[in-house]
Amino acid sequence: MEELPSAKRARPVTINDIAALTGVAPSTVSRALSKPGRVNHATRERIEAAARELNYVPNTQARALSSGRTGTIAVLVSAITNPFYFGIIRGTQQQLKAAGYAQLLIDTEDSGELEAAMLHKMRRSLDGAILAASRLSDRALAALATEIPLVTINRNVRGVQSVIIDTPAGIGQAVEHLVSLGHRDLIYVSGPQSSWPNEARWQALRSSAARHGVQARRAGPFPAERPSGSAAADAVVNTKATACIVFNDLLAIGMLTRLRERGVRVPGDISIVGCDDIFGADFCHPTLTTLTAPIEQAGRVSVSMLLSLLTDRLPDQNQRRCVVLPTHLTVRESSGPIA
Amino acid sequence: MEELPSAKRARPVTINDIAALTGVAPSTVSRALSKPGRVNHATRERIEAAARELNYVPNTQARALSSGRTGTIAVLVSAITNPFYFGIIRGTQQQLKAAGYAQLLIDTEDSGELEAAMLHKMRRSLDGAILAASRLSDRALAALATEIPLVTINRNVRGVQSVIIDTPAGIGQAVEHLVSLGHRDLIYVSGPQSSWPNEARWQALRSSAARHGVQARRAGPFPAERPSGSAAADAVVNTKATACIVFNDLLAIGMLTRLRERGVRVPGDISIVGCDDIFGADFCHPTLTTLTAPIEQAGRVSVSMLLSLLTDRLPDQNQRRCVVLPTHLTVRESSGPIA
DNA sequence: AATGTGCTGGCAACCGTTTGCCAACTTTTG
DNA sequence: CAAAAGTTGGCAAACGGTTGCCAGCACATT
Repeated sequence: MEELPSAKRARPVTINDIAALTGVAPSTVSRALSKPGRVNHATRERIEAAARELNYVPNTQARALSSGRTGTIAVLVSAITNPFYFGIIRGTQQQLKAAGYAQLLIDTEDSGELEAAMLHKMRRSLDGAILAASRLSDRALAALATEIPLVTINRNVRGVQSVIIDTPAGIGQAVEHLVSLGHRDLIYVSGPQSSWPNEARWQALRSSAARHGVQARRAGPFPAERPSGSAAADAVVNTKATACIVFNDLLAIGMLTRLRERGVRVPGDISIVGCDDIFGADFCHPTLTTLTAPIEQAGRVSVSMLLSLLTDRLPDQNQRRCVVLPTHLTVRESSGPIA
Repeated sequence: MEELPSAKRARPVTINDIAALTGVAPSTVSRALSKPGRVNHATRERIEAAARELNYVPNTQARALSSGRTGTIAVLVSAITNPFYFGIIRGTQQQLKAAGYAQLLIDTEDSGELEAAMLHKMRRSLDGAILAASRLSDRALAALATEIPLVTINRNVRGVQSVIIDTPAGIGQAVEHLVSLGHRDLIYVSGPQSSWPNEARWQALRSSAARHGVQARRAGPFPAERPSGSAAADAVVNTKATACIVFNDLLAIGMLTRLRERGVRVPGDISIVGCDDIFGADFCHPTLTTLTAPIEQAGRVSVSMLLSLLTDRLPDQNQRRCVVLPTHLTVRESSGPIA
């Protein structure tokens, strides 16, 4: 059995092996590999060569244990079922990988307790967390933000950095669109009450409707899931309204299915506008008029913010930052002139 | 400023603090918390009480460093864009959380090299990995499996545990369905060549078509993305075939869009059958006839297999295990009798 | 020539937990 | 009643890095 030098040791390569090979102290190896300027250029080259030769891979756990930095960011979503989060995850994934961080994906199952418990349990093994659609109270969030670097998405709390997708501003466009098509009676199909954007969207719709002198009513709340679309559709039909704006596309697509079953024509009998422009909004039947949100960008931006928070360490200056991303109305087939 | 005892120490609680409080050695605390039977019941109770009181959270890194177990499983997907993987991720997420493991999500961007590099780099910080749609060669996979516990999904390699979604078997049903509708000329719309299931599906289609005495041709390959559907649709139209089976639903949905643009009627002019039954297959227009795959279940099963591999440590007995999950044909609107 | 300064590298103490080994004590057994 | 076996708990050495502190050296300054 001839064994290559590299195969001889089943035990993984450590900085000590590199130190032994190059004749320097382990500490020097550590510095050469992680603090570029701290060692002589020549020795550093030698060490890097040796590391390459030995096929050295640093041990993340050990590094984390002594330095406190884990190189891991958690991304919490409230329900992986929802395609909206896929976009977020895609965005965070891209940025995190580019920055050399690992992404820990956590589903909080729409439960604030689970969210808090998870975060608390993992806070020592994370460098930071991104909360997409947190169900936590403002106080709980602010408290958590002192324990661990945090960025929230679609949730505005003092003292916590955040990325806000400005769907409420887009609602104005949607209302104008519907009003110009002749609609005078708008229904807001409400999502979960515990959702922060839900409330914001309703308020935006109400004030916008008032500005245009049209009626605004509210149906729901409904869970933000496709099956709930049936109940939502029935509720809306019952109001005799001619147009509705729906909390999100998932629910709106569910409604479309139900309305088709019932023989209600869209947009002939009723116009439907969704929010988010998720996967599927452009190929459902009819295709969905919706407020297109820069979902993936939101994920990317949240990571950038979090990382700069980690490196800059400017507790006060940065603490208030809040990035607002604009949305726009994408008109498709589900909205049309009043019959 | 009154401070509660727990708030007094900014430094996180360690087993030493618990040891000091209960008057035992740190090692005893460690054992009480992780090896239930190893300490006296009474002392264990005391220790657990103290741990609760101090709000102790074990340090994952330290535990991993000395024990070698990290409590983390990586899930590698080739493109998070693809809704198919959402199902997988959902399944793995559920099982992993239930078992107390953390899920590291990695997007390999369809690159075998990136996949191998990532896995190699992280192998020491992982307890195992689940490879959904690996782009690695059989040899590379087998080699990797000796470095780190592995379960593949939709990839059958000797020496590597796997979960196979048996779409090829379902293809038989799909062919029968189409043949019974009068189709005599079937096109297989091919996905990426590097994809293992792609080849398997084509072979299944071919042999099944032969059995029924109908023609089977092949178009492509095309990337498994929605935009590629345009090219695929055009290619299929050009063949004058009356029915096609498409590598996956994503591509099929892309084709639907294009065919509609071109005014080609589905299923009037051409019948389309997809594979997987992803999110959207039931509300696209027309709704998609497809081979429904137990995607989420595949994710769950793969985790179960991996975890049992970790605990049982039966290198030979288990090494060959391969779970096959059945699929079935779901007939919707996109397939119909020949004109 | 003496002092100051900047650059390198080594020493050794951590980081928080696990675990092999041993000692003391209790119980069972012959 | 002595020896064997089983419990229970402590000691101390890992695990693999990071980092504060110090020393040696070269060079520039006065």
